[in-house]
Amino acid sequence: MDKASAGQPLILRIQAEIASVPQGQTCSYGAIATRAGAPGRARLVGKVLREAPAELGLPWHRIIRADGRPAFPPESEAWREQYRRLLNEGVELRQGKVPEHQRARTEDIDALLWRPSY
DNA sequence: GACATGACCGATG
DNA sequence: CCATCGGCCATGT
Repeated sequence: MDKASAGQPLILRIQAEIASVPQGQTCSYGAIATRAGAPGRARLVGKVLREAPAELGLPWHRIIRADGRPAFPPESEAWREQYRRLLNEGVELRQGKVPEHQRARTEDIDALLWRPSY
């Protein structure tokens, strides 16, 4: 978490982290929570996403579970929409899972990446 | 206050 | 691979 966001309310920091995931990449709920300064609070990320107003235009589809799968029930409407959006921006899905190379890990973050993969 | 329910997660068997 | 459990904790009944 950087200094600029350190004082912000947790919810806002989480929204900011979600917004910072570049297209073509995905990130887990847990990693977003950790990056926002709330390790172990993945469920809160889900809540924030669920309640975030659409006007914010958050890239909700880039947030997936730690096992690489979308969090919605398979074959549900939301699941399909997420799947569609991901494919649409170049994220692969093999057996319903996003491959490792398109998942941003918490470790990577502060140091290197946070730019579209290669 | 108890109890259940989440867009979750990691460890363990 | 699957199931269970303990962590996490806001919300609703």
